[in-house]
Amino acid sequence: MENEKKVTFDDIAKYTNFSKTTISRYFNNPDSLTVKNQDIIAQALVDLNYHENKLARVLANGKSEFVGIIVPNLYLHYYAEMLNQILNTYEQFGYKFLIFASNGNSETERAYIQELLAYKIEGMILLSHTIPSEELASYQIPIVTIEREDRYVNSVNTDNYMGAVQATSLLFKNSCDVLVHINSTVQKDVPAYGRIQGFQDTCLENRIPHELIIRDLGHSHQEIHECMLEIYEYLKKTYPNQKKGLFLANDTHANHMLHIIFRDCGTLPDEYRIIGFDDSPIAEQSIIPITTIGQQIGKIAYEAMELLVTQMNERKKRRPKPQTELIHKSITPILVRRETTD
Amino acid sequence: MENEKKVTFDDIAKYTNFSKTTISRYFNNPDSLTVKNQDIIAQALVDLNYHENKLARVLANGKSEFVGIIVPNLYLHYYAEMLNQILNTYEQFGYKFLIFASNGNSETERAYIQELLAYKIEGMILLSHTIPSEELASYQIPIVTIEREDRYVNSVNTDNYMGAVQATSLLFKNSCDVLVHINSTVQKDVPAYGRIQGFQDTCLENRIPHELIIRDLGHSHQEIHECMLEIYEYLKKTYPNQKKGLFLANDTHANHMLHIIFRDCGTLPDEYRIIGFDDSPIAEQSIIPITTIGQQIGKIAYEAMELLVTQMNERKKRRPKPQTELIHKSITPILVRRETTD
DNA sequence: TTGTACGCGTTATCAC
DNA sequence: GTGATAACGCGTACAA
Repeated sequence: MENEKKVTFDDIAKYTNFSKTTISRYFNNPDSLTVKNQDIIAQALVDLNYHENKLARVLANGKSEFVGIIVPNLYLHYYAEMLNQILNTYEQFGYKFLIFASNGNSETERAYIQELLAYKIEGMILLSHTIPSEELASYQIPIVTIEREDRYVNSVNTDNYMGAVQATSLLFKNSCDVLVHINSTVQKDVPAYGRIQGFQDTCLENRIPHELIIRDLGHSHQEIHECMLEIYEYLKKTYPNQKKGLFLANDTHANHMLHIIFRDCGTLPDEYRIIGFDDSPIAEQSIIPITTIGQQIGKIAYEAMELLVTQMNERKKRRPKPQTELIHKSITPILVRRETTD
Repeated sequence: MENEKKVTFDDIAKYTNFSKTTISRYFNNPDSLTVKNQDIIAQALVDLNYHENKLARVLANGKSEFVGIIVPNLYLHYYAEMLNQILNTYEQFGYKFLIFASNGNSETERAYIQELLAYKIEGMILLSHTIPSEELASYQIPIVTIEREDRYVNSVNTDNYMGAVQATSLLFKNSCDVLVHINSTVQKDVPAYGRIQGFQDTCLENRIPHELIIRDLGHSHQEIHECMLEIYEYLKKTYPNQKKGLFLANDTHANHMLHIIFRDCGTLPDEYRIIGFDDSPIAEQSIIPITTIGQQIGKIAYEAMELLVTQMNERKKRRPKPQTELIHKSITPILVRRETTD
């Protein structure tokens, strides 16, 4: 029953006998008004039931306070939780998030970026890995990537190498006779390659007998299970009566391997030690809670936003200095000891 | 090195000797131009490297094509996957999504809604349950809620009652001697209450011996585990030598219970049949794949958007007719048979 | 088929 | 401390 017309600064100005300018100042620089006049305007706001229009403000001052995000999907817990933590930075930085899920298609991803640009986002965070960083850099807008190839853009990544070192060292200390790292093919320029490198280096340095099993493990539950079964049979045959330390590429794989061993032996025998990566829920919820390398997702999200905000602020200055050097932040993961290691 | 100034319709107009209006038409109603002139403008666009500004368009025509979303969190797979599916409707409907995670705090949630309104969202989808639907309805903007109390707003929910009927019937057909439903306290006005009601009604109708165990099961992994352990001991003592059909409130709980039984017996004995709810990843990834009631998340998301789009379109008409009756859509879940039932 | 003139709601500039 | 006026980039009667 209230009049549906939206009330604007003009209406408030007329109602209070101030000018539009003063009303605008009330919002953006209240201290430049007398306290008395602030009260008058505050009262008018409620009398007229004013609601602000931030889009009009964007058109006028160019600051949208939008950040665009592209995730591959939200099915995997890692992406979901990362997005969650990014959203939580709203309290700190005040940026709003426009979000797309690319589902791994680079063409639609390009379309999404265009759409984001059309809505005047001030910066962008990418978790997807379909578009080369060189192309991303060409968009001339602040960008931070997370855990993907990042040669030409700023980024925040988990220190995968250190994570692998921690995992490998723990298995070594558990006095395993042979260490095995199981992973799928991963390009050398993506951060996750550090898991392989860290494992190898640590084994070599300490002269630990080890084996690297790299193969396409598939994606469906069924496929992964069959691959793991094969690998299990192989290990059993190849290293009989030896204590095997298994470092899996992620918790999902670790969970599969644990199940296979558990169903074969009725328990996890001392002959096997297992460690995963990610600290996803499955690690804690498995039949035996799995030791894992926990990525500090909250910290990664925060650092990414901070890095982005710095760039966005620089851009708002009268004479922004172009960034001269790329920044790659590295966040050390944390060893989460549970019951699949000693 | 290109000129940094953004090029506008004015620039294109001068470049092509058309008027701004014609340029605008090129985008919004291209068929009203001759094909030849379309080509001229198309060429000018690339010559000048034009980039559209959709915010300016919003200010002019009032249609933001923004939909606001508030989720409680993205830690739980259910919310993450629902958001995922909602994002995917972009291909169908073209609406962009502004997203907040409320973390269950109603005060910040209200602030988020204000922020969304300030950015001229055309509608809103709520998965959170902190604000009563009556208050939501007062915002005078198209709203659809998903799986929460919905007395005063449009909504899409899983048919929890039918889900429970399916679960209960299956356990009955598995010739269990006694059926048990384990759940935490749930208000009668939230959709999930149907799980309890459906269980009871089915048992009563078929004169099946049954028991309803309602108690606060806690939230941490540890808490849930301890509660389940207690319940297991109780069931073992109370129904010895009887085949027990266990219908758990969700897959996480089902997984806990399965583990407890499995570790006690070394397997899942015929004496126990288990069924969960949600078809979350844990159900498939458990030591024995768990039979569950699968919510059709993709369908729910689609129906929610469709319902919202209908309302938003109605609003854009010259004389919108106010909605007279609330719409509550109900999506039937699907029984996913796995190995914890016969 | 195309053009003119004004409006959308706010901020910035420069006066007073 | 406050006000007039011109942007910001695009859409839309209405006119031609």
